[in-house]
Amino acid sequence: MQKQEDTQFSADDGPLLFSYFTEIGIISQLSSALFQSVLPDGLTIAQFGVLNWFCRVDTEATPGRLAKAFQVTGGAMTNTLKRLENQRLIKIEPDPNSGRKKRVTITELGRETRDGAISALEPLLAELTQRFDKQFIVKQISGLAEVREFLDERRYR
Amino acid sequence: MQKQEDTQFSADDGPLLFSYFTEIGIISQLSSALFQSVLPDGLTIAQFGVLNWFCRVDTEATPGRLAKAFQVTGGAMTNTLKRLENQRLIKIEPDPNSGRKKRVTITELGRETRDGAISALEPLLAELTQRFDKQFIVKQISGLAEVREFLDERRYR
DNA sequence: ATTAAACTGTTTAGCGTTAAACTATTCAAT
DNA sequence: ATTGAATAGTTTAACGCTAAACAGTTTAAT
Repeated sequence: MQKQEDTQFSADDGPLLFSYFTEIGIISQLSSALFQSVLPDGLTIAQFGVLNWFCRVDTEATPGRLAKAFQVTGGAMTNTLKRLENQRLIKIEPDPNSGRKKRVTITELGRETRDGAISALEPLLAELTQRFDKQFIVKQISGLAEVREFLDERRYR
Repeated sequence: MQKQEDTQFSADDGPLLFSYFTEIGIISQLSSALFQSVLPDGLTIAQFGVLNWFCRVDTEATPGRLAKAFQVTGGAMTNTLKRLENQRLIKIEPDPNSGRKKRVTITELGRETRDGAISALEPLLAELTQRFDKQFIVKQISGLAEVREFLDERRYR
Protein backbone atom coordinates (compact mmCIF):
# COMPACT_ATOMS: atom_id res chain seq x y z
CA MET A 1 0.00 0.00 0.00
CA GLN A 2 2.77 2.34 0.83
CA LYS A 3 4.86 0.99 -1.98
CA GLN A 4 2.02 1.56 -4.36
CA GLU A 5 1.66 5.16 -3.36
CA ASP A 6 5.34 5.79 -3.61
CA THR A 7 5.49 4.69 -7.19
CA GLN A 8 2.54 6.63 -8.39
CA PHE A 9 2.41 10.06 -9.89
CA SER A 10 2.31 13.01 -7.56
CA ALA A 11 2.57 16.70 -8.25
CA ASP A 12 5.89 16.65 -6.46
CA ASP A 13 7.60 14.37 -8.95
CA GLY A 14 8.53 17.25 -11.19
CA PRO A 15 11.45 18.18 -8.94
CA LEU A 16 12.60 14.58 -8.86
CA LEU A 17 12.77 14.43 -12.62
CA PHE A 18 14.42 17.82 -12.71
CA SER A 19 17.04 16.48 -10.32
CA TYR A 20 17.54 13.53 -12.55
CA PHE A 21 18.14 15.50 -15.72
CA THR A 22 20.12 18.14 -13.89
CA GLU A 23 22.41 15.44 -12.56
CA ILE A 24 22.77 14.08 -16.07
CA GLY A 25 23.56 17.51 -17.46
CA ILE A 26 26.18 18.23 -14.83
CA ILE A 27 27.91 14.90 -15.34
CA SER A 28 27.88 15.45 -19.05
CA GLN A 29 29.58 18.78 -18.56
CA LEU A 30 32.07 17.73 -15.91
CA SER A 31 33.11 14.60 -17.76
CA SER A 32 33.52 16.53 -21.00
CA ALA A 33 35.70 19.08 -19.28
CA LEU A 34 37.75 16.35 -17.64
CA PHE A 35 38.32 14.37 -20.83
CA GLN A 36 39.00 17.57 -22.72
CA SER A 37 41.68 18.60 -20.23
CA VAL A 38 43.50 15.36 -20.83
CA LEU A 39 43.28 15.23 -24.61
CA PRO A 40 46.14 16.54 -26.76
CA ASP A 41 45.99 20.26 -27.43
CA GLY A 42 43.72 21.22 -30.29
CA LEU A 43 41.81 17.96 -30.28
CA THR A 44 38.29 18.30 -28.94
CA ILE A 45 36.10 15.48 -27.72
CA ALA A 46 33.87 15.70 -30.76
CA GLN A 47 36.92 15.43 -33.00
CA PHE A 48 38.43 12.59 -31.01
CA GLY A 49 35.13 10.75 -31.23
CA VAL A 50 35.24 10.78 -35.00
CA LEU A 51 38.86 9.65 -35.15
CA ASN A 52 38.11 6.88 -32.69
CA TRP A 53 35.12 5.80 -34.75
CA PHE A 54 37.36 5.27 -37.76
CA CYS A 55 39.57 3.01 -35.67
CA ARG A 56 36.78 1.04 -34.10
CA VAL A 57 33.88 0.84 -36.52
CA ASP A 58 34.83 1.38 -40.14
CA THR A 59 37.66 2.82 -42.17
CA GLU A 60 35.50 5.08 -44.27
CA ALA A 61 32.17 6.85 -44.06
CA THR A 62 29.96 9.59 -45.40
CA PRO A 63 29.30 12.71 -43.33
CA GLY A 64 25.68 11.63 -43.04
CA ARG A 65 26.56 8.26 -41.61
CA LEU A 66 28.80 9.87 -39.04
CA ALA A 67 26.11 12.38 -38.13
CA LYS A 68 23.71 9.52 -37.48
CA ALA A 69 26.27 7.54 -35.52
CA PHE A 70 26.90 10.48 -33.21
CA GLN A 71 23.29 11.64 -33.08
CA VAL A 72 24.12 15.14 -34.23
CA THR A 73 22.77 17.26 -37.08
CA GLY A 74 24.45 17.32 -40.43
CA GLY A 75 25.59 20.85 -39.81
CA ALA A 76 27.35 19.88 -36.62
CA MET A 77 29.18 17.07 -38.40
CA THR A 78 30.16 19.31 -41.30
CA ASN A 79 31.74 21.61 -38.75
CA THR A 80 33.65 18.86 -36.93
CA LEU A 81 34.86 17.28 -40.16
CA LYS A 82 36.08 20.62 -41.46
CA ARG A 83 38.19 21.12 -38.35
CA LEU A 84 39.62 17.62 -38.61
CA GLU A 85 40.41 18.18 -42.27
CA ASN A 86 42.18 21.46 -41.50
CA GLN A 87 44.43 19.53 -39.15
CA ARG A 88 45.01 16.90 -41.86
CA LEU A 89 43.59 14.21 -39.58
CA ILE A 90 41.00 13.11 -42.09
CA LYS A 91 40.57 13.32 -45.83
CA ILE A 92 37.32 14.36 -47.51
CA GLU A 93 36.84 13.44 -51.14
CA PRO A 94 33.90 13.39 -53.52
CA ASP A 95 32.29 9.97 -53.81
CA PRO A 96 33.09 8.58 -57.26
CA ASN A 97 29.73 6.81 -57.33
CA SER A 98 27.54 9.71 -56.31
CA GLY A 99 27.75 13.41 -56.89
CA ARG A 100 26.13 14.39 -53.63
CA LYS A 101 27.78 12.00 -51.23
CA LYS A 102 31.30 12.42 -49.93
CA ARG A 103 33.87 9.91 -48.81
CA VAL A 104 35.61 10.55 -45.50
CA THR A 105 38.68 8.61 -44.41
CA ILE A 106 41.19 8.91 -41.62
CA THR A 107 44.78 9.80 -42.49
CA GLU A 108 47.89 8.22 -41.08
CA LEU A 109 48.42 11.34 -38.97
CA GLY A 110 44.85 11.00 -37.79
CA ARG A 111 45.49 7.44 -36.69
CA GLU A 112 48.61 8.45 -34.80
CA THR A 113 46.78 11.32 -33.17
CA ARG A 114 43.99 9.00 -32.11
CA ASP A 115 46.46 6.53 -30.63
CA GLY A 116 48.14 9.34 -28.75
CA ALA A 117 44.81 10.47 -27.42
CA ILE A 118 43.99 6.98 -26.25
CA SER A 119 47.27 6.84 -24.36
CA ALA A 120 46.61 10.24 -22.84
CA LEU A 121 43.17 9.10 -21.70
CA GLU A 122 44.39 5.86 -20.21
CA PRO A 123 45.36 7.07 -16.72
CA LEU A 124 42.02 8.79 -16.31
CA LEU A 125 40.13 5.73 -17.49
CA ALA A 126 42.14 3.57 -15.11
CA GLU A 127 41.31 5.92 -12.28
CA LEU A 128 37.62 5.74 -13.08
CA THR A 129 37.73 1.99 -13.42
CA GLN A 130 39.39 1.71 -10.05
CA ARG A 131 36.90 4.02 -8.39
CA PHE A 132 33.74 2.49 -9.85
CA ASP A 133 32.86 -1.13 -9.91
CA LYS A 134 32.35 -2.53 -13.37
CA GLN A 135 28.98 -3.96 -12.42
CA PHE A 136 27.93 -0.58 -11.15
CA ILE A 137 28.67 1.00 -14.50
CA VAL A 138 27.02 -1.80 -16.44
CA LYS A 139 23.91 -1.49 -14.32
CA GLN A 140 23.78 2.26 -14.75
CA ILE A 141 24.26 2.02 -18.48
CA SER A 142 21.28 -0.29 -18.86
CA GLY A 143 19.12 2.14 -16.93
CA LEU A 144 20.40 5.06 -18.91
CA ALA A 145 19.80 3.22 -22.16
CA GLU A 146 16.18 2.76 -21.19
CA VAL A 147 15.75 6.48 -20.70
CA ARG A 148 17.68 7.29 -23.85
CA GLU A 149 15.51 4.98 -25.91
CA PHE A 150 12.37 6.60 -24.60
CA LEU A 151 13.67 10.08 -25.37
CA ASP A 152 14.76 8.93 -28.79
CA GLU A 153 11.33 7.59 -29.66
CA ARG A 154 9.62 10.57 -28.09
CA ARG A 155 11.81 12.82 -30.19
CA TYR A 156 9.46 13.54 -33.03
CA ARG A 157 5.97 13.12 -31.80
CA MET B 1 36.42 -15.98 -8.65
CA GLN B 2 34.61 -15.09 -11.76
CA LYS B 3 32.93 -12.23 -10.00
CA GLN B 4 36.31 -10.97 -8.91
CA GLU B 5 37.67 -10.99 -12.42
CA ASP B 6 34.63 -9.27 -13.78
CA THR B 7 35.01 -6.34 -11.46
CA GLN B 8 38.69 -5.79 -12.03
CA PHE B 9 40.41 -3.51 -14.43
CA SER B 10 40.97 -4.71 -17.94
CA ALA B 11 42.23 -2.90 -21.00
CA ASP B 12 38.79 -3.31 -22.49
CA ASP B 13 37.05 -1.15 -19.92
CA GLY B 14 37.78 2.02 -21.82
CA PRO B 15 34.94 1.36 -24.26
CA LEU B 16 32.59 0.60 -21.38
CA LEU B 17 33.29 3.95 -19.78
CA PHE B 18 33.04 5.64 -23.15
CA SER B 19 29.62 4.06 -23.55
CA TYR B 20 28.65 5.32 -20.16
CA PHE B 21 29.58 8.93 -20.78
CA THR B 22 28.29 8.81 -24.33
CA GLU B 23 24.93 7.65 -23.03
CA ILE B 24 24.97 10.46 -20.50
CA GLY B 25 25.83 13.01 -23.17
CA ILE B 26 23.09 11.85 -25.50
CA ILE B 27 20.46 11.90 -22.77
CA SER B 28 21.58 15.35 -21.75
CA GLN B 29 21.13 16.52 -25.30
CA LEU B 30 17.86 14.75 -26.05
CA SER B 31 16.24 15.81 -22.80
CA SER B 32 17.34 19.40 -23.29
CA ALA B 33 15.87 19.42 -26.77
CA LEU B 34 12.66 17.88 -25.52
CA PHE B 35 12.18 20.30 -22.65
CA GLN B 36 13.18 23.18 -24.88
CA SER B 37 10.54 22.24 -27.46
CA VAL B 38 7.86 22.44 -24.80
CA LEU B 39 8.92 25.68 -23.11
CA PRO B 40 7.33 28.98 -24.12
CA ASP B 41 8.96 30.65 -27.08
CA GLY B 42 12.04 32.65 -26.22
CA LEU B 43 12.58 30.98 -22.87
CA THR B 44 15.55 28.64 -22.83
CA ILE B 45 16.22 25.92 -20.30
CA ALA B 46 19.04 27.89 -18.72
CA GLN B 47 16.72 30.86 -18.34
CA PHE B 48 13.86 28.78 -17.00
CA GLY B 49 16.21 27.24 -14.47
CA VAL B 50 17.01 30.62 -13.01
CA LEU B 51 13.38 31.69 -12.86
CA ASN B 52 12.47 28.42 -11.21
CA TRP B 53 15.26 28.83 -8.69
CA PHE B 54 13.76 32.12 -7.57
CA CYS B 55 10.46 30.40 -6.97
CA ARG B 56 11.86 27.40 -5.16
CA VAL B 57 15.00 28.44 -3.31
CA ASP B 58 15.19 32.14 -2.56
CA THR B 59 13.62 35.37 -3.71
CA GLU B 60 16.89 37.15 -4.30
CA ALA B 61 20.49 36.30 -5.13
CA THR B 62 23.78 37.54 -6.45
CA PRO B 63 25.04 36.44 -9.87
CA GLY B 64 27.82 34.57 -8.14
CA ARG B 65 25.48 32.58 -5.96
CA LEU B 66 23.44 31.60 -8.99
CA ALA B 67 26.56 30.62 -10.89
CA LYS B 68 27.54 28.31 -8.05
CA ALA B 69 24.04 26.88 -7.74
CA PHE B 70 24.00 25.96 -11.42
CA GLN B 71 27.64 24.94 -11.59
CA VAL B 72 28.44 27.31 -14.42
CA THR B 73 31.10 29.98 -14.81
CA GLY B 74 30.40 33.57 -13.92
CA GLY B 75 30.51 34.51 -17.57
CA ALA B 76 27.81 32.04 -18.43
CA MET B 77 25.58 33.38 -15.69
CA THR B 78 26.19 36.97 -16.73
CA ASN B 79 25.00 35.98 -20.17
CA THR B 80 21.86 34.22 -18.97
CA LEU B 81 20.95 37.03 -16.57
CA LYS B 82 21.36 39.62 -19.28
CA ARG B 83 18.91 37.79 -21.52
CA LEU B 84 16.42 37.45 -18.69
CA GLU B 85 16.79 41.12 -17.90
CA ASN B 86 16.19 42.07 -21.53
CA GLN B 87 12.89 40.22 -21.34
CA ARG B 88 12.08 42.01 -18.08
CA LEU B 89 11.82 38.67 -16.27
CA ILE B 90 14.36 39.63 -13.62
CA LYS B 91 15.72 42.85 -12.19
CA ILE B 92 19.41 43.49 -11.61
CA GLU B 93 20.37 46.24 -9.21
CA PRO B 94 23.56 47.27 -7.48
CA ASP B 95 23.82 45.90 -3.96
CA PRO B 96 23.40 48.80 -1.53
CA ASN B 97 25.78 47.12 0.92
CA SER B 98 28.57 46.33 -1.50
CA GLY B 99 29.89 48.06 -4.55
CA ARG B 100 30.93 44.93 -6.37
CA LYS B 101 28.01 42.65 -5.65
CA LYS B 102 24.69 42.86 -7.44
CA ARG B 103 21.21 42.05 -6.32
CA VAL B 104 19.10 39.94 -8.66
CA THR B 105 15.36 39.47 -8.15
CA ILE B 106 12.54 38.00 -10.18
CA THR B 107 9.85 40.32 -11.51
CA GLU B 108 6.13 39.71 -11.46
CA LEU B 109 6.29 38.98 -15.18
CA GLY B 110 9.11 36.58 -14.45
CA ARG B 111 6.97 34.75 -11.93
CA GLU B 112 4.09 34.50 -14.36
CA THR B 113 6.39 33.28 -17.10
CA ARG B 114 7.80 30.64 -14.77
CA ASP B 115 4.32 29.46 -13.80
CA GLY B 116 3.37 29.26 -17.47
CA ALA B 117 6.49 27.25 -18.16
CA ILE B 118 5.69 24.85 -15.34
CA SER B 119 2.23 24.30 -16.79
CA ALA B 120 3.69 23.75 -20.23
CA LEU B 121 6.13 21.19 -18.84
CA GLU B 122 3.51 19.32 -16.86
CA PRO B 123 2.25 16.94 -19.56
CA LEU B 124 5.78 15.93 -20.42
CA LEU B 125 6.68 15.37 -16.78
CA ALA B 126 3.52 13.33 -16.32
CA GLU B 127 4.43 11.25 -19.32
CA LEU B 128 7.89 10.58 -17.93
CA THR B 129 6.53 9.79 -14.50
CA GLN B 130 4.13 7.32 -16.01
CA ARG B 131 6.79 5.66 -18.09
CA PHE B 132 9.45 5.38 -15.39
CA ASP B 133 8.97 4.04 -11.93
CA LYS B 134 9.77 6.48 -9.21
CA GLN B 135 12.07 4.00 -7.51
CA PHE B 136 13.92 3.52 -10.74
CA ILE B 137 14.62 7.23 -10.99
CA VAL B 138 15.58 7.51 -7.33
CA LYS B 139 17.99 4.63 -7.70
CA GLN B 140 19.54 6.09 -10.81
CA ILE B 141 19.92 9.48 -9.23
CA SER B 142 21.87 8.06 -6.32
CA GLY B 143 24.23 6.31 -8.70
CA LEU B 144 24.61 9.40 -10.81
CA ALA B 145 25.27 11.51 -7.74
CA GLU B 146 28.13 9.21 -6.84
CA VAL B 147 29.73 9.74 -10.22
CA ARG B 148 29.05 13.46 -10.13
CA GLU B 149 30.68 13.81 -6.74
CA PHE B 150 33.77 12.03 -7.94
CA LEU B 151 34.02 14.22 -11.03
CA ASP B 152 33.46 17.29 -8.91
CA GLU B 153 36.29 16.41 -6.55
CA ARG B 154 38.52 15.31 -9.38
CA ARG B 155 37.87 18.64 -11.05
CA TYR B 156 40.91 20.54 -9.97
CA ARG B 157 43.63 18.08 -9.23
C1' DA C 1 11.90 12.83 -71.30
C1' DT C 2 10.14 15.90 -67.74
C1' DT C 3 9.10 17.09 -63.54
C1' DA C 4 8.43 16.68 -58.69
C1' DA C 5 10.06 14.64 -54.52
C1' DA C 6 13.61 12.90 -51.66
C1' DC C 7 18.37 12.88 -50.32
C1' DT C 8 23.18 14.81 -49.04
C1' DG C 9 25.64 18.17 -47.52
C1' DT C 10 26.65 23.21 -46.38
C1' DT C 11 25.74 27.70 -44.55
C1' DT C 12 24.00 31.02 -41.27
C1' DA C 13 22.10 32.83 -37.05
C1' DG C 14 21.49 32.04 -32.43
C1' DC C 15 22.01 29.82 -27.89
C1' DG C 16 24.96 27.77 -24.04
C1' DT C 17 29.35 26.86 -22.40
C1' DT C 18 34.40 27.55 -21.03
C1' DA C 19 38.85 29.88 -20.24
C1' DA C 20 41.33 33.80 -19.82
C1' DA C 21 41.96 38.63 -19.62
C1' DC C 22 40.19 42.69 -17.47
C1' DT C 23 37.66 46.22 -13.97
C1' DA C 24 36.42 47.41 -9.84
C1' DT C 25 35.74 46.74 -5.01
C1' DT C 26 36.67 44.89 -0.50
C1' DC C 27 39.51 42.78 2.95
C1' DA C 28 43.52 41.91 5.61
C1' DA C 29 48.09 42.40 6.98
C1' DT C 30 51.51 45.26 7.87
C1' DA D 1 46.97 54.43 6.34
C1' DT D 2 48.96 51.63 2.57
C1' DT D 3 49.47 48.08 0.00
C1' DG D 4 48.74 43.51 -1.78
C1' DA D 5 45.59 39.70 -2.20
C1' DA D 6 41.14 37.97 -2.67
C1' DT D 7 36.55 38.58 -4.44
C1' DA D 8 32.54 39.89 -7.83
C1' DG D 9 31.28 40.56 -12.08
C1' DT D 10 31.98 41.42 -17.22
C1' DT D 11 33.95 40.84 -21.70
C1' DT D 12 35.93 38.31 -25.54
C1' DA D 13 37.26 34.46 -28.39
C1' DA D 14 36.48 29.92 -29.41
C1' DC D 15 34.05 25.56 -29.34
C1' DG D 16 29.73 22.49 -29.85
C1' DC D 17 25.05 22.26 -30.85
C1' DT D 18 20.43 23.17 -33.18
C1' DA D 19 17.08 24.75 -36.64
C1' DA D 20 16.11 26.57 -40.84
C1' DA D 21 17.20 28.03 -45.34
C1' DC D 22 19.81 26.75 -49.24
C1' DA D 23 22.11 24.24 -53.43
C1' DG D 24 23.01 20.43 -55.82
C1' DT D 25 22.16 15.46 -57.06
C1' DT D 26 19.51 11.45 -57.53
C1' DT D 27 15.26 8.95 -57.86
C1' DA D 28 10.75 7.95 -59.19
C1' DA D 29 6.49 8.86 -61.27
C1' DT D 30 4.23 10.48 -64.94
